[in-house]
Formats: sequence, C-alpha cells, structure tokens
Amino acid sequence: MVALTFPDGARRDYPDGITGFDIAKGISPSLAKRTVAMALDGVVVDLADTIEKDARIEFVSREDPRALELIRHDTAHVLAEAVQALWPGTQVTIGPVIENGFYYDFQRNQPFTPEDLPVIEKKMKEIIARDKPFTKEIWSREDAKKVFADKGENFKVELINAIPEDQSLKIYKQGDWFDLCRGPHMTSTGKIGNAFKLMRVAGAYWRGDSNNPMLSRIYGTAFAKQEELDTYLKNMEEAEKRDHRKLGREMDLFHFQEEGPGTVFWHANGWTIFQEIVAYMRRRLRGEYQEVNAPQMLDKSLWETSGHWGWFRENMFQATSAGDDTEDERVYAIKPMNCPGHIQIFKHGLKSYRDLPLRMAEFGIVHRYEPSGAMHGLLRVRAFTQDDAHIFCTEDQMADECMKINDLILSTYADFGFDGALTVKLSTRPEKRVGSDAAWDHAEDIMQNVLKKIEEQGGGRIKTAINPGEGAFYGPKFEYVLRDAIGRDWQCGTTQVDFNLPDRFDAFYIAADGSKKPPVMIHRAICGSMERFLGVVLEHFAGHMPLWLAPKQAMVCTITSDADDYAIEVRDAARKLGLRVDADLKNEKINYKVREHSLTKVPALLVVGKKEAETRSVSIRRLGSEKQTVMSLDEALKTLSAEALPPDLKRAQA
RNA sequence: GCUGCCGUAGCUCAGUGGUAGAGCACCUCAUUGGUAAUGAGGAGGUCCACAGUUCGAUCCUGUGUGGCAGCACCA
Repeated sequence: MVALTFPDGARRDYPDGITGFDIAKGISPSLAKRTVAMALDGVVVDLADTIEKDARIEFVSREDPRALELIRHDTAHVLAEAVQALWPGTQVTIGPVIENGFYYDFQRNQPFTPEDLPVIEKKMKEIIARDKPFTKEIWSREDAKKVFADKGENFKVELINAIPEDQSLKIYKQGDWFDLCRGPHMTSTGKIGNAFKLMRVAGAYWRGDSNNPMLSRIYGTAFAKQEELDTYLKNMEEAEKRDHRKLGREMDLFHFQEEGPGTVFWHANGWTIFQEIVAYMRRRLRGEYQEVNAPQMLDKSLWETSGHWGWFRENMFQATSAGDDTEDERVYAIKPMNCPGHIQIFKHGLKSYRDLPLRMAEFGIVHRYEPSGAMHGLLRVRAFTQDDAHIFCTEDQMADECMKINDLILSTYADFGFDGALTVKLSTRPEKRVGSDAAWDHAEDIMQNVLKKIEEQGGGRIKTAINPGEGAFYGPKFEYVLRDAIGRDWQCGTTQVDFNLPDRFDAFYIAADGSKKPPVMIHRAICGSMERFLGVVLEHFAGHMPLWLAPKQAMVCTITSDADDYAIEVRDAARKLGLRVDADLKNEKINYKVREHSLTKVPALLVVGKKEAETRSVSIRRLGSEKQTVMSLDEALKTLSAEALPPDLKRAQA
C-alpha cells in the first residue's frame, strides 16, 4: 500500500503500482479528463506513472503554471513528428524547452526557410487534432541504439551513448512516432491546444560546439491560452519598438557605416548622452580615484608580457607605420584593455604600502576584433569606451575594495533607473589561464566570501550565482547583471581579482617591513562599455530619457511668428541655466511641431504664442502626455532646471 | 567565424534583362495657425563593390563587403 496526501490534506491508501490516472478517475472522470500530469512531492511526472511510495500528490491541469513546460515540450515533439512527416529522411536531434518557448534541431540537407513554417504548423495542427496519447516505454540501450541506427538517426545514437550507463532509456510514443526523451509529457497530443507558433529558423551547432556540424533549428513558442500567446507576441513587438538601433536613428543619436564595421559615429545628440554618463561616473570617482590616460597603442612586447598576445591575438588589432620606405618595423597593438598601461603608470616611481589602495581610473577606448557575427548595434562593437579602473592594493584590503565597488555599482544602477532584480555571478578559473592553482584557490576563496556578503547586504534584491570556468585568464570575476524595464537581463559591471598581471610585469610596492611585494590588482568597470550601457539605458527608457540624460531637454515652439522674439528670450534664459534647449520658429502649425518633436522624444515642449508672450509664461507639454500646463517663465525654468539635475547632484543638494 | 536571409533616394519600401518609382524627410512659394502631419511646386540615385554570362545587367551567376536572425565567441 502507498499513502498519498492530497492538497486538501486528506490522506488515503492505495494499492502499490496504482497510476495517477487511476486515482484521478477514481475521484471523478472529469478530473481524469482535465488532468495532464501529476506532481509527486512537488516533482512533475507522467500521469500514467505508477506510484511506488508514499507521497504528496497534486493533479496538474493544463492551466497550471507547471504545465506550461509540458505544453512546450510536447509541442516540440509534435514539431519533430510534423517535420519528419513532411520531409522523410530528416534526422531529429534534441528539442528542449527554453525561456519563452522551445526549439528543435534537425539535420536536413536543405535548411528550412521561413516559408516552411506555416506548412509545418498546419501539419502540427493535424497531429494535435488526432489526439494520440503520449506513452512511455523503457528500452534497453542496445535495442534503442539498433532501432535508431536502423532509422538512420545517427545523432540519437550519439545521444544514447552519452547517457550514463546507470540511467534507463525512456522512449515516448505519440501514435506511431516516437522519440528518445527524458519526459515528462502530458497525456496526449490533443492537450497541447492551438496556442502555439513557430517563430523562426536558424542554424545551430550540434551540441553547441562550433567544431561540430551545423544543424537546422526551428524556434517556437506555446502557451496554455491563445490570449497568452497574443500577449507574448505583442510584447515582442514592443521590444522591437524600443530597439536602440531604431531609437538611435529616430533620435539622431549615432550611425554605423560600411567602412567602420562595429565602430560608432556618434552624432551630437548621442554624444551628449554619452558625455552626460561619463560626467556622472567622473563625479562618482571624485576623491577616491585618480583618473589617468594610457597610450592607445603600445609595442606588442608589452602584450606578450601580459599574456594577451598569446591568448587573444586573434581578437586584437595591430598597427605599423604605413610608409613604404620606413625602416621602422615595430609592431604595435591597439589596446584591447587598459590594465597593462595602468601597470606602467603604477610602476613609474616607487610605491609604498602607504600609497595603497591606489585606485586608477580611465575612460579608456579599447579595440577588439570581435567576430563579424557578434556585432550588434551599440551592444557589441569593435571599439568602445570602458569606465575602467584598476585598484592596486594589499591582500588585506581586497575584500573591502570589492565591497566598495559593489556599493558603487549598485548605487549607479539605481541612479540610472534600474531598480529591478540584480544578479551577481562569480566566474571561476577558466581552462585558458595564467598563475598557479594555489593562487586561484586563494582568490576564489576570498571572492566566495565577498559574494556571500554581497547577497546578505542586498536585502533579498540581489541574487547570486556561480559561473564555473567563465573567469578571466588572470583571475576570477564578479559579473553584475541588471534587469531592465521589460525584464531583460544585461551584464554590465564587473569586478576581477588579479594575482597574476602585477607579477608578470614585476610591479611591486615597499611593504611596512621594507620588503618588495607585488600588489593585488582589482580590475573593475561599472557601466562596462559606455556604448553598450548607453544602448541598454536607451532601451530601458524606450527613448523617453529622464531630463538629465536627454540630449535635447526642451524645445520652445512658437504658435505664430508674433512670439518669435519671446521664444528666443525663453530659449536663452533656459540656456543660461545650463539647460539644453532649442527654439523652433519654423513657419509650421503647432500640431506639426508637437508631432515632430514628440517623435524625436524631446521630454518637454515649451509652447509660446501671443498669450504667453504677453503674460511672460509658457505652456508646457511633457513627452507621453497630452496635458498642457501653463506657468510663469520663471517658475517653469526653475522646475525644469531642478529636474534636470543629475541624481547624484540632487542627493548632494538634499 | 558558421547557417539562412537581405543591401534600390536621408528614412521606410515598390519595381524591371533595354540605366528607376512611391510616401515621409529636404528646398522654394503661399499660408500666421493654440498642442501628434496646411497646400502647391522643386531638387535628390555609381540601384553595396568587383568580375562573369549577355548585343545590353540594378535585375542572372560568382567573389568580396556590410547588415539582419540565430549559433559559436565576448580578456
């Protein structure tokens, strides 16, 4: 007998080997009908599974949030059946559930095209309408291998070989079609419903390794209800609207062109935002850091010493004299990082332990030859500005410095309006690395403790995680991942502890006992890449920048030319207060001007006509609102300039 | 870098084996208006580059280059 506890607390005995389905049917046929799976002690399993031991049991309906994963996984199976029905000979590989949907990878001589998707969807609907039950069988390894090998499913054979010997092989059947699968599944294909959609086709490497052949992947998504699918698709459209590349064009912020792949042409508007962010960061460093500037290119020998030339040469730019007759054969590397430069500055002149911690900052422009397919607007470029700093300190000071950086990062993100969830990930030693295992053990140990402290201080808002093997070649690192207004995560800030580079460059300080000691070096960036951070901020606000960041903070718009003189006066008065304001005196209707400047996302429109000129007032219309507020010029300017104050200065004033 | 798709006016996009079009933007003229497009006219193109096929290529083929969606990569 097994004793099962139901959600209402009732406890009943059942014979060994009874299935979830039998129990549900025993309670009521309608329950059995609408149940798609069960959860035993919270673990979702097939409803047809036999129950062998005491457990808490819950019946999962397809509306249950836990069923969503099953719906998506089942849809992936149906997708695979549909594809094999349409194009026999196509090999199936894997089809997991991912965030927001699922995919299935196929091996087919001819890749899929977007036109294939509706055809496949139609076939999938047929399969779902047939409503065949999902049934599970346990096969022996040899049988399974033979069956799949006979079918020409070589990838499946490879998968079977990769499954540990002590695990059983589960085969799920839906009618005549079957697949090797871990499960669980719902009771039948009909339970999937019709709220699914195939999204796109793409290439993807077998087992995620670029040495392997490329497969054809089909991405799709599925929901329990049509309305949920519709909402999801609408959200996708919304995300597209706030694409920073689109906003960059519409707001005249920047552009790219063929001659400079991955390098930004900053227009006046975009550069204003960029400089506003830099100015903010610079204020935050005041007193604590010294700002420096190291050369843009340095002899490659320096990069050989640092190890970059060895590990990352493929991703570096080099420069030589362009002259035909030059005798100068030296090869320079354009800096991909600022650290070797900063170490040179540290080494210049003898340093004492009294100088530590020495915090050296630079808004350094670095160039990295990113793979062509990696480039993406401002988010991944080949030339970018880091809000970089290197902290030279003693080992004892290290943990405190990490916490200090943590505070700086958290408060900065808050100032830019990122008040959502935050994740700090600790990335540990990678395969490609320098330094002894003992040094790595030590560094990772300290970082672990700091991570714990970060989580404790976060008051529940900060999640932490470990990324094994993802560290930099010279040391472990923290990665700060922020969440934007529509729930997307972006890795921006980073703190990296480094016991290696100072040593490689023979950097040292004189300790209290008069001995030479290598400093510990902490690499850190708050925004990371300014270009990328700007892109993220832009998408976060969907272009509706807070006043302090807006490139054009206000536009004075005249209604008739009678107000021209007054409009100029308003503009100049605002400029005198440091506001970025223009006047639009064009011979156009006010409707036209409101539309034009709303489209370029100017936060405040100061409309002036005859009335305002006579009473020395302005009619303010804020972006995103149709409301008009009339106030005196003095009051309006006072309000605007107060609002335009960056958050850190506002804090200082309070 | 890999797979697939794409490159025509500043932008969004039609189109054709016989060297090209629309809307918006731009310029000019008229219009002086109260919160998301006033009307009329004008100007604007090496149809990404190079090679090939062809009497003739923006169109077909190849190579390169840049972009888009994924994958891989991201010190």
